[in-house]
Amino acid sequence: MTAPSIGNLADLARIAGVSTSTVSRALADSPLISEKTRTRIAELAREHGFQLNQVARNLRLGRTQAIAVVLPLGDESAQHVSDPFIMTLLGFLADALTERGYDLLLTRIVPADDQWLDRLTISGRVDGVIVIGQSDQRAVLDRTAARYLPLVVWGEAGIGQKHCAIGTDNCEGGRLATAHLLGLGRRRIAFLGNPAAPEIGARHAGYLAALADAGITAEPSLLLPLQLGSKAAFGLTRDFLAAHPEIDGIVAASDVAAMGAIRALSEAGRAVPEAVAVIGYDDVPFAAHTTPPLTTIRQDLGKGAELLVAALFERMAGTATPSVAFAPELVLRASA
Amino acid sequence: MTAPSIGNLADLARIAGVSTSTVSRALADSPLISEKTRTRIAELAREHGFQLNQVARNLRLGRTQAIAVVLPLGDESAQHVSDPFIMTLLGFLADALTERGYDLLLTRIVPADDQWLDRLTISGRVDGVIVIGQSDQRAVLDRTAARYLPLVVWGEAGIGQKHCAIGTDNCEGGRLATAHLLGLGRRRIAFLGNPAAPEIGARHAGYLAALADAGITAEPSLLLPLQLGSKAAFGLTRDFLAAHPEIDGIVAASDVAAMGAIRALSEAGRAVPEAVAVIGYDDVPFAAHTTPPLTTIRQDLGKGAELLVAALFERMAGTATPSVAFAPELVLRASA
DNA sequence: GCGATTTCTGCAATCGATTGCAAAATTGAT
DNA sequence: ATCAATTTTGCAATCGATTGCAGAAATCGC
Repeated sequence: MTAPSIGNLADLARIAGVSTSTVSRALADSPLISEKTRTRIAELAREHGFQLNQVARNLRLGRTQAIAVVLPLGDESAQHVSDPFIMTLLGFLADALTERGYDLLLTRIVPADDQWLDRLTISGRVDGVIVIGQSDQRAVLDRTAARYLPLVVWGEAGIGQKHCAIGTDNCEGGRLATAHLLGLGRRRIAFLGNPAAPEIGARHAGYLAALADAGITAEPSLLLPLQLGSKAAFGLTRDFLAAHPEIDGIVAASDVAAMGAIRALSEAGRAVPEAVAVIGYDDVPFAAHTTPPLTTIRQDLGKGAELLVAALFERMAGTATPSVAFAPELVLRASA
Repeated sequence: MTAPSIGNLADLARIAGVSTSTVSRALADSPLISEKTRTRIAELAREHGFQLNQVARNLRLGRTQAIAVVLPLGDESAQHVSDPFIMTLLGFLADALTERGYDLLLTRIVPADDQWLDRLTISGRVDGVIVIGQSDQRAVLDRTAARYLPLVVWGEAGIGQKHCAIGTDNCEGGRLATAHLLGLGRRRIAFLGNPAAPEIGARHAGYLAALADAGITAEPSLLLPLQLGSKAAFGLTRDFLAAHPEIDGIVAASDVAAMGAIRALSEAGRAVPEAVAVIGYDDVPFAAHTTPPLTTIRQDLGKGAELLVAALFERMAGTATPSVAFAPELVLRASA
């Protein structure tokens, strides 16, 4: 039978026959402790499987060594969505934070009032906050950002916006997608997605800009304000496409929406990309595996996560960081 | 200009002109505090936007109010995988834990040694641990489970296993999938997935059992031990299918694998499901949107998350819980 | 062998909360 | 007004660590 397991620093100190200060310093490799006692204590710690209590340690050090990652479930999307795009970003964030020795506190929030972010920031549970997606909470984000520095947001950097938003240039992405279809000779190009969301709005603006550049007047009826992730999405898409047989190109605001469109077209017997070219957005992991593989606009989430975390740490160190929008990238596959 | 913001309980006590004990009790709605002071203090707290420091509170109360959710990235899958299946489960877990007032600490681990789980359990950062997927870490899980009660695992309940595993009955799932294809008249059925992983192994066992029941001798060459999430997966699948033109049915160990197979078949000009019926596994969110929509074996992750969390809380309360395997379900769509 | 340095160790305060116990204030009865 | 019973409040210890400062032990010179 092994020795009774050691619960705290004091226990270990008792066993070692020294004070807690000495143990603490020994474990922290303080030069104040002689080589001899240091190794002896390290040995004892290993032997008894002792580890410092991180909570107590962090309390004393006035930090938490944890970052909150918030998924605000705005509006109607109160159902349990699990957008592969968001989840991929989350994975990268987990890696980036772990690498720096921080824990990641995952928080899903249905913003019932406008206090949710304040509650989180002053609860003392985390050293910083990363919000994924602005949803319809820009006002809350702006207000909190004015008071709480270590806050960064994945999303669109709007004008007059007070919080630090990091994301891809969605307007450029929308332009890129649309220009690609135009280059393919398509002229009656639909847009699938709800421009009311900031990111989607920017993509739609890019879509309009590209059309204008090509001298084409945008046809308002070719906009389907699709709620991402909604159950009704596929039905709406099918009906929309049936009502608009003239469409020869589709700019979808997400890969999921593009996938639905491809399926609807396929069921209606219209070939992709021959009859209708479809371009997605995000380049989620499965985009390469659809039939046909999805041409799409790629957002480099590895880079995005790295930028988010880098900005957050700068802010935790006290310096405000600007918003950044980096360029998305056209990924050519087979759907357009 | 508003009053300087209140940092801690003592500050608030000073402002209120009472002791910290009184403030603490007032905020906790203790009956020891008169109605008058209670409301006065509550009012002050709101006014100054004061909130208790949760870290300090939990330290005193000897808990953390946080649960670790671990994604062990076993073997070669050290790349940044983001299996939609795992991510969906994660979302449900986040909801279930939040509902009970617990934080979710997300931890990705590449098991370099066999101490990773011990380090986590004795770090004092969490009150319990949920491990998603056994990967190749069964020994570690068993060892830790013997010492640390509040540990539950999403995965396959193997015989002689010491830890509490909760998951669907993978053998039954594999049987279901295979029996469905057999019912469709298919006879040369391939299995896509690596049986070395516990869950996949069980699905493969079910596949073999179904074939045996139908009086068919399983053909070892019809097994493609595909590494899930690997980059090479698609190429391997294509080559495999090209080498086996006799195949008329595919049981895939995941929806992602099924999707790859459908694409490979489609590129080879073989119709799904007419020439080759394909059935997936998991019923991830996009499974309904592939072309054709995926027939698959559904694992009810909402239920799974609920079971995991329920078992974990029982264990945190001190009672050991048994492993459970609940039934998966055949979802009929168009691919088989 | 003795005092002056240098090296090592320990006491006690601290982080921000909670809580048992005792003291103070209030209330009520006489 | 006095005293007992009751209600309210505060002191101080505690959770498990870290760290400034002071005191003990070891080392050194002569």
